[in-house]
Amino acid sequence: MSASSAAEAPPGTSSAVPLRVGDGRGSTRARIERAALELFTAQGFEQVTIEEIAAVAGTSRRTFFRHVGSKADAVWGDFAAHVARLAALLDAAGDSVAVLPAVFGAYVEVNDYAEADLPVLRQRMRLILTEPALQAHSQLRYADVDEVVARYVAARCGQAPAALLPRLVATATRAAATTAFEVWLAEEEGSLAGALRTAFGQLADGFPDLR
Amino acid sequence: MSASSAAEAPPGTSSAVPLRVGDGRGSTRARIERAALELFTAQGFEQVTIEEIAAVAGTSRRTFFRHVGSKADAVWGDFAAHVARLAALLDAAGDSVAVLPAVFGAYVEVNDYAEADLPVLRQRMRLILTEPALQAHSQLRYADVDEVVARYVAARCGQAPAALLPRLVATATRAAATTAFEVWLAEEEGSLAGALRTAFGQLADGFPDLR
DNA sequence: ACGCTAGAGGCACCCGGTGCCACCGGCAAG
DNA sequence: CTTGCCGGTGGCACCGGGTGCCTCTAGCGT
Repeated sequence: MSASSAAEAPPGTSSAVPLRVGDGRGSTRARIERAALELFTAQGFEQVTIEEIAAVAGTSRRTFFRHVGSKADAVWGDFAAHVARLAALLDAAGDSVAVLPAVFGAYVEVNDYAEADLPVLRQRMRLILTEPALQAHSQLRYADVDEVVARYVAARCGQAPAALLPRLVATATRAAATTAFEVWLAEEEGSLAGALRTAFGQLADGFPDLR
Repeated sequence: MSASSAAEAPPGTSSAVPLRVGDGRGSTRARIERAALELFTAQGFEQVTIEEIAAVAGTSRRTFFRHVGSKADAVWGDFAAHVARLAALLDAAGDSVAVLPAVFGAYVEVNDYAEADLPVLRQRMRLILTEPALQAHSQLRYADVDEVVARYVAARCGQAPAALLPRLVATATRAAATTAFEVWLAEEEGSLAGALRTAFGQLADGFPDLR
């Protein structure tokens, strides 16, 4: 449920088709994303124009759009792969665990980043949670996540994916995950997994102190 | 947490300053919103240009923006008033009820629409939940709602509004409310309040069947 | 009659996003 | 070597949302 860190292709893997892999500083797409992230954090999302990003990335406006689709997408890396991984994790969970723990576990696992990736992750999430335009755009990305989770819950409960329970579990768990990201960002110390587990825990027992 | 139905000023109330109230078909703002809503549902959000809306509303592009701020805002009516009402309801609830029931109750009450307003509400919510651009924009509106709820929960629990618990309650209840709207929209029969209460109920007991 | 003010409209501009075409480099087939 | 294909690139023109600025006009009080 965070921005994906899989911007670059795995270094060891050479594609079947002999693509131009890069000019030493990574693929065009990766250069664009790096430039965008840097400029956005330095000057703010709205202040940066596509032309500037393209210039820093050493390419053209037109090529920018061919690679990242939209200005907001430049922040998200390969998020589709992220969602696919979540789906795979849920799939692998199967019926071995109860539904809610399965969803929680998949969220925690899909957001298990290597130490080295955390700074970039922070940078991305700070932008996404802070900049209004990106905050708005995030809803579209999260909708994909919600659909995956709802489908899983629906399958396990024998309900339609559009029924109340699956949709509710999907949106509520995702809200919890987003909130966990918020507090993880706000305080310097503390692990992301810990924040996620705390949020999920509170959600799962229905806020007993507040009833 | 729905779109506000308070597009028009209350008919009996004349402002302190003698504004031009309208030309018999309501204020300029109301005409713009009606035109926008009609065109959006008929042709889809993206397909309609501001120029078209302005033409149907009998005004100009420039005036459109003076009144509604943005294309997406044309769908939301006076949502700030809606949020203010929610805040007032929470304020009025005070410490008489437990925190969670108070939030639930405020949500239900703020979404207690007159029978006559339901068709427009459906139209608005269908657009907001269906059209990607509006779905994205909704996140910005909902952020205001979340802040109000988080502030209330924080005050009652003696925590900071940015702490995990208040933020979590705010986002989770709002997710539940949105989901309730979704299912209410999907099935023709059934009351909105009922859908809200069901969703809140499931949320409050932590999905016992799924643990 | 005077000026003031608020709402309105026109105009020019910026920027994100798209469609179209032209170019260039690599590569395989002849 | 030449030819033709092809994928990535870039330029260009266009559309549409949004804003700043200026002007006009209608209604107001003095």
